[in-house]
Amino acid sequence: MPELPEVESFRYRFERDIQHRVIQDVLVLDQKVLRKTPVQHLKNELIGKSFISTFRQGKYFFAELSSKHWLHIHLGMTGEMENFEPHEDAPKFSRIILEFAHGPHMAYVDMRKFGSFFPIPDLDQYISAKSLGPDALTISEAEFLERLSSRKGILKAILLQQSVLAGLGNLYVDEICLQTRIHPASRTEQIPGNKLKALYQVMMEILTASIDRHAEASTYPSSGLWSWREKGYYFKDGRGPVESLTLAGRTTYVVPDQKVY
DNA sequence: TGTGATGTTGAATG
DNA sequence: GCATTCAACATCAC
Repeated sequence: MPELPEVESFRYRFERDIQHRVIQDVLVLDQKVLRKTPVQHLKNELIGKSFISTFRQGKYFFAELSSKHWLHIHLGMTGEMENFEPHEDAPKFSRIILEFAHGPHMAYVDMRKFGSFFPIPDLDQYISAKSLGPDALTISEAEFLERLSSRKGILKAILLQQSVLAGLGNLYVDEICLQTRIHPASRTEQIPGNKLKALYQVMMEILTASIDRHAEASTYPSSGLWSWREKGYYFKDGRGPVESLTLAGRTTYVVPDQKVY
Protein backbone atom coordinates (compact mmCIF):
# COMPACT_ATOMS: atom_id res chain seq x y z
CA MET A 1 0.00 0.00 0.00
CA PRO A 2 2.84 2.35 -0.41
CA GLU A 3 3.03 5.69 -2.12
CA LEU A 4 3.00 9.01 -0.32
CA PRO A 5 -0.76 9.23 0.40
CA GLU A 6 -0.86 5.67 1.69
CA VAL A 7 2.10 6.28 3.96
CA GLU A 8 0.49 9.48 5.18
CA SER A 9 -2.62 7.48 5.99
CA PHE A 10 -0.42 4.98 7.80
CA ARG A 11 1.11 7.83 9.78
CA TYR A 12 -2.30 9.17 10.69
CA ARG A 13 -3.52 5.79 11.94
CA PHE A 14 -0.25 5.15 13.74
CA GLU A 15 -0.65 8.36 15.70
CA ARG A 16 -4.31 7.78 16.36
CA ASP A 17 -3.96 4.19 17.53
CA ILE A 18 -0.45 3.75 18.90
CA GLN A 19 0.96 7.02 20.11
CA HIS A 20 1.48 7.44 23.87
CA ARG A 21 0.75 3.79 24.64
CA VAL A 22 3.48 2.01 26.54
CA ILE A 23 4.90 -0.95 24.66
CA GLN A 24 4.88 -4.03 26.81
CA ASP A 25 6.35 -6.58 24.44
CA VAL A 26 7.58 -6.98 20.88
CA LEU A 27 7.19 -10.20 18.95
CA VAL A 28 9.36 -10.78 15.90
CA LEU A 29 7.66 -13.30 13.66
CA ASP A 30 10.02 -12.77 10.75
CA GLN A 31 13.46 -11.22 11.04
CA LYS A 32 13.65 -10.25 7.39
CA VAL A 33 12.02 -6.87 7.89
CA LEU A 34 14.54 -6.06 10.63
CA ARG A 35 17.28 -5.87 7.97
CA LYS A 36 20.13 -7.24 10.08
CA THR A 37 19.03 -5.51 13.25
CA PRO A 38 19.34 -7.98 16.12
CA VAL A 39 15.99 -8.91 17.62
CA GLN A 40 17.25 -8.05 21.07
CA HIS A 41 18.23 -4.56 19.95
CA LEU A 42 14.74 -3.90 18.63
CA LYS A 43 13.26 -5.10 21.90
CA ASN A 44 15.63 -3.00 23.96
CA GLU A 45 14.70 0.08 21.97
CA LEU A 46 10.95 -0.42 22.20
CA ILE A 47 9.90 -2.23 25.34
CA GLY A 48 8.88 0.10 28.13
CA LYS A 49 8.83 3.09 25.77
CA SER A 50 6.04 4.84 23.95
CA PHE A 51 5.88 6.79 20.71
CA ILE A 52 5.69 10.55 21.16
CA SER A 53 5.68 11.87 17.59
CA THR A 54 5.81 10.79 13.96
CA PHE A 55 7.46 12.05 10.82
CA ARG A 56 7.12 11.16 7.18
CA GLN A 57 9.32 12.08 4.25
CA GLY A 58 8.07 10.64 1.01
CA LYS A 59 7.37 6.98 1.59
CA TYR A 60 9.66 6.82 4.58
CA PHE A 61 7.97 6.80 7.97
CA PHE A 62 9.56 7.45 11.35
CA ALA A 63 8.21 7.37 14.87
CA GLU A 64 9.97 9.05 17.76
CA LEU A 65 10.19 7.17 21.03
CA SER A 66 10.04 8.56 24.54
CA SER A 67 13.78 7.83 24.62
CA LYS A 68 14.17 10.32 21.71
CA HIS A 69 15.39 7.49 19.53
CA TRP A 70 13.52 6.68 16.33
CA LEU A 71 11.86 3.70 14.77
CA HIS A 72 11.87 3.59 10.98
CA ILE A 73 9.16 1.81 9.02
CA HIS A 74 9.07 1.43 5.26
CA LEU A 75 6.04 -0.31 3.83
CA GLY A 76 7.80 -1.71 0.79
CA MET A 77 5.25 -3.12 -1.62
CA THR A 78 2.76 -4.67 0.75
CA GLY A 79 3.36 -3.30 4.23
CA GLU A 80 0.48 -2.22 6.42
CA MET A 81 -0.58 -1.86 10.02
CA GLU A 82 -3.41 -3.89 11.51
CA ASN A 83 -4.75 -3.75 15.00
CA PHE A 84 -6.16 -6.87 16.58
CA GLU A 85 -7.50 -7.85 19.96
CA PRO A 86 -5.19 -9.81 22.25
CA HIS A 87 -7.49 -12.83 22.23
CA GLU A 88 -7.53 -12.98 18.44
CA ASP A 89 -5.00 -14.62 16.15
CA ALA A 90 -2.48 -12.26 14.59
CA PRO A 91 -3.36 -11.29 11.01
CA LYS A 92 -1.90 -13.32 8.21
CA PHE A 93 1.60 -12.24 7.14
CA SER A 94 2.24 -10.45 10.42
CA ARG A 95 5.97 -9.85 10.75
CA ILE A 96 6.24 -7.77 13.91
CA ILE A 97 3.73 -7.42 16.70
CA LEU A 98 3.69 -4.67 19.30
CA GLU A 99 1.85 -5.51 22.46
CA PHE A 100 0.57 -2.91 24.87
CA ALA A 101 -0.55 -3.23 28.43
CA HIS A 102 -4.13 -2.48 27.48
CA GLY A 103 -6.07 -2.41 24.26
CA PRO A 104 -5.39 -3.91 20.89
CA HIS A 105 -2.08 -5.16 19.65
CA MET A 106 -0.51 -3.77 16.52
CA ALA A 107 0.73 -6.02 13.75
CA TYR A 108 3.12 -4.89 11.08
CA VAL A 109 1.88 -7.00 8.19
CA ASP A 110 3.95 -7.39 5.04
CA MET A 111 3.19 -10.24 2.71
CA ARG A 112 6.17 -9.80 0.41
CA LYS A 113 8.65 -8.69 3.08
CA PHE A 114 10.08 -5.88 0.99
CA GLY A 115 9.41 -3.47 3.82
CA SER A 116 11.55 -2.61 6.80
CA PHE A 117 11.01 -2.04 10.50
CA PHE A 118 14.01 -1.13 12.64
CA PRO A 119 15.34 1.47 15.05
CA ILE A 120 17.76 4.14 13.86
CA PRO A 121 20.09 6.18 16.04
CA ASP A 122 19.63 9.51 14.29
CA LEU A 123 16.86 10.74 12.01
CA ASP A 124 18.68 13.50 10.15
CA GLN A 125 21.72 11.37 9.62
CA TYR A 126 19.58 8.54 8.25
CA ILE A 127 17.73 10.77 5.81
CA SER A 128 20.86 12.39 4.48
CA ALA A 129 22.59 9.03 4.15
CA LYS A 130 19.66 7.92 2.02
CA SER A 131 19.86 11.12 -0.05
CA LEU A 132 16.12 11.48 0.34
CA GLY A 133 14.80 14.43 -1.62
CA PRO A 134 12.20 16.88 -0.35
CA ASP A 135 8.74 15.56 0.39
CA ALA A 136 6.45 15.78 -2.62
CA LEU A 137 3.56 17.05 -0.53
CA THR A 138 5.35 20.08 0.87
CA ILE A 139 7.85 20.97 -1.83
CA SER A 140 7.41 24.48 -3.22
CA GLU A 141 6.79 25.06 -6.90
CA ALA A 142 10.12 26.85 -7.22
CA GLU A 143 12.04 23.98 -5.70
CA PHE A 144 10.13 21.44 -7.78
CA LEU A 145 11.04 23.29 -10.96
CA GLU A 146 14.61 23.74 -9.88
CA ARG A 147 15.11 20.07 -9.05
CA LEU A 148 13.46 18.81 -12.21
CA SER A 149 15.36 21.10 -14.50
CA SER A 150 18.68 20.21 -12.94
CA ARG A 151 18.25 16.65 -14.21
CA LYS A 152 18.22 15.21 -17.70
CA GLY A 153 16.44 12.04 -18.63
CA ILE A 154 13.15 10.25 -18.99
CA LEU A 155 10.47 12.09 -17.04
CA LYS A 156 9.09 8.99 -15.40
CA ALA A 157 12.51 7.80 -14.25
CA ILE A 158 13.21 11.17 -12.70
CA LEU A 159 9.86 11.47 -10.93
CA LEU A 160 10.40 8.01 -9.46
CA GLN A 161 13.79 8.88 -8.02
CA GLN A 162 13.28 9.44 -4.32
CA SER A 163 16.44 11.54 -4.21
CA VAL A 164 14.89 14.08 -6.58
CA LEU A 165 11.49 14.16 -4.94
CA ALA A 166 10.33 11.80 -2.20
CA GLY A 167 6.93 10.20 -2.36
CA LEU A 168 5.83 9.34 -5.89
CA GLY A 169 5.60 5.75 -7.09
CA ASN A 170 4.66 4.01 -10.27
CA LEU A 171 0.92 4.56 -10.12
CA TYR A 172 0.90 8.20 -9.11
CA VAL A 173 3.46 9.09 -11.76
CA ASP A 174 1.24 7.55 -14.44
CA GLU A 175 -1.77 9.37 -13.06
CA ILE A 176 0.02 12.73 -13.05
CA CYS A 177 1.22 12.22 -16.62
CA LEU A 178 -2.26 11.20 -17.72
CA GLN A 179 -3.88 14.29 -16.26
CA THR A 180 -1.28 16.70 -17.61
CA ARG A 181 -1.28 14.95 -20.99
CA ILE A 182 2.48 14.67 -20.86
CA HIS A 183 3.93 11.37 -22.02
CA PRO A 184 6.05 9.81 -19.26
CA ALA A 185 8.74 8.96 -21.84
CA SER A 186 9.34 12.68 -22.45
CA ARG A 187 12.83 13.98 -21.86
CA THR A 188 12.58 16.23 -18.84
CA GLU A 189 14.92 18.81 -20.35
CA GLN A 190 12.59 19.16 -23.37
CA ILE A 191 9.45 19.92 -21.39
CA PRO A 192 8.46 23.61 -21.47
CA GLY A 193 8.30 25.50 -18.20
CA ASN A 194 4.55 25.93 -18.20
CA LYS A 195 4.13 22.19 -18.54
CA LEU A 196 6.47 21.58 -15.62
CA LYS A 197 4.29 23.92 -13.61
CA ALA A 198 1.26 21.92 -14.68
CA LEU A 199 2.98 18.78 -13.44
CA TYR A 200 3.47 20.42 -10.08
CA GLN A 201 -0.13 21.59 -9.84
CA VAL A 202 -1.61 18.25 -10.80
CA MET A 203 0.76 16.39 -8.51
CA MET A 204 -0.41 18.47 -5.58
CA GLU A 205 -4.07 18.04 -6.46
CA ILE A 206 -3.75 14.28 -6.75
CA LEU A 207 -1.75 13.89 -3.57
CA THR A 208 -4.03 16.02 -1.45
CA ALA A 209 -7.19 14.47 -2.88
CA SER A 210 -5.82 10.98 -2.25
CA ILE A 211 -4.87 11.81 1.31
CA ASP A 212 -8.37 13.11 1.96
CA ARG A 213 -9.82 9.91 0.58
CA HIS A 214 -7.45 7.81 2.65
CA ALA A 215 -8.10 9.55 5.94
CA GLU A 216 -10.19 6.65 7.17
CA ALA A 217 -10.26 3.88 4.63
CA SER A 218 -6.96 2.29 3.82
CA THR A 219 -7.43 0.08 0.85
CA TYR A 220 -4.96 0.27 -1.97
CA PRO A 221 -5.46 0.81 -4.79
CA SER A 222 -8.30 3.00 -3.69
CA SER A 223 -11.54 4.29 -5.05
CA GLY A 224 -11.07 3.53 -8.70
CA LEU A 225 -8.22 5.94 -9.24
CA TRP A 226 -6.33 3.19 -11.02
CA SER A 227 -9.17 1.52 -12.87
CA TRP A 228 -7.92 2.85 -16.18
CA ARG A 229 -4.65 0.94 -15.98
CA GLU A 230 -5.51 -1.78 -18.44
CA LYS A 231 -4.86 -2.15 -22.12
CA GLY A 232 -7.70 -0.99 -24.35
CA TYR A 233 -9.52 1.03 -21.68
CA TYR A 234 -11.49 4.08 -22.86
CA PHE A 235 -12.36 6.99 -20.60
CA LYS A 236 -15.90 8.33 -20.50
CA ASP A 237 -14.71 11.48 -22.26
CA GLY A 238 -13.40 9.38 -25.12
CA ARG A 239 -9.71 9.40 -24.27
CA GLY A 240 -8.11 6.12 -25.15
CA PRO A 241 -7.33 3.42 -25.85
CA VAL A 242 -4.94 2.86 -22.98
CA GLU A 243 -1.67 1.29 -24.01
CA SER A 244 1.11 -0.15 -21.93
CA LEU A 245 4.86 0.03 -22.17
CA THR A 246 7.86 -0.34 -19.93
CA LEU A 247 9.67 2.74 -18.66
CA ALA A 248 12.37 2.84 -16.04
CA GLY A 249 11.74 -0.84 -15.62
CA ARG A 250 8.15 -0.29 -14.57
CA THR A 251 4.89 -1.09 -16.27
CA THR A 252 3.51 2.17 -17.59
CA TYR A 253 0.09 3.04 -18.97
CA VAL A 254 -0.62 5.92 -21.35
CA VAL A 255 -3.24 7.12 -23.79
CA PRO A 256 -2.35 8.32 -27.30
CA ASP A 257 -2.95 12.02 -26.66
CA GLN A 258 -0.11 12.34 -24.17
CA LYS A 259 2.55 14.42 -25.82
CA VAL A 260 6.14 13.30 -26.04
CA TYR A 261 8.57 16.17 -25.57
C1' DT B 1 2.16 -23.47 -14.66
C1' DG B 2 3.74 -19.17 -15.70
C1' DT B 3 3.57 -14.26 -15.09
C1' DG B 4 3.45 -10.00 -12.99
C1' DA B 5 2.88 -6.89 -8.98
C1' DT B 6 2.26 -0.56 -5.58
C1' DG B 7 9.45 -0.40 -3.94
C1' DT B 8 14.48 -0.18 -3.21
C1' DT B 9 19.16 -1.33 -4.02
C1' DG B 10 23.30 -2.56 -6.16
C1' DA B 11 25.87 -4.07 -10.12
C1' DA B 12 27.08 -3.48 -14.75
C1' DT B 13 27.27 -0.60 -18.82
C1' DG B 14 27.52 3.51 -21.58
C1' DG C 1 29.31 11.86 -11.47
C1' DC C 2 25.02 10.74 -14.46
C1' DA C 3 21.80 8.03 -16.87
C1' DT C 4 20.08 3.43 -18.05
C1' DT C 5 19.04 -1.31 -17.62
C1' DC C 6 18.62 -5.36 -15.18
C1' DA C 7 18.47 -8.56 -11.48
C1' DA C 8 17.39 -9.54 -6.86
C1' DC C 9 14.50 -9.56 -2.85
C1' DA C 10 9.56 -13.06 -1.28
C1' DT C 11 5.05 -14.27 -1.94
C1' DC C 12 0.63 -14.42 -3.67
C1' DA C 13 -3.25 -13.84 -7.09
C1' DC C 14 -4.69 -14.36 -11.54
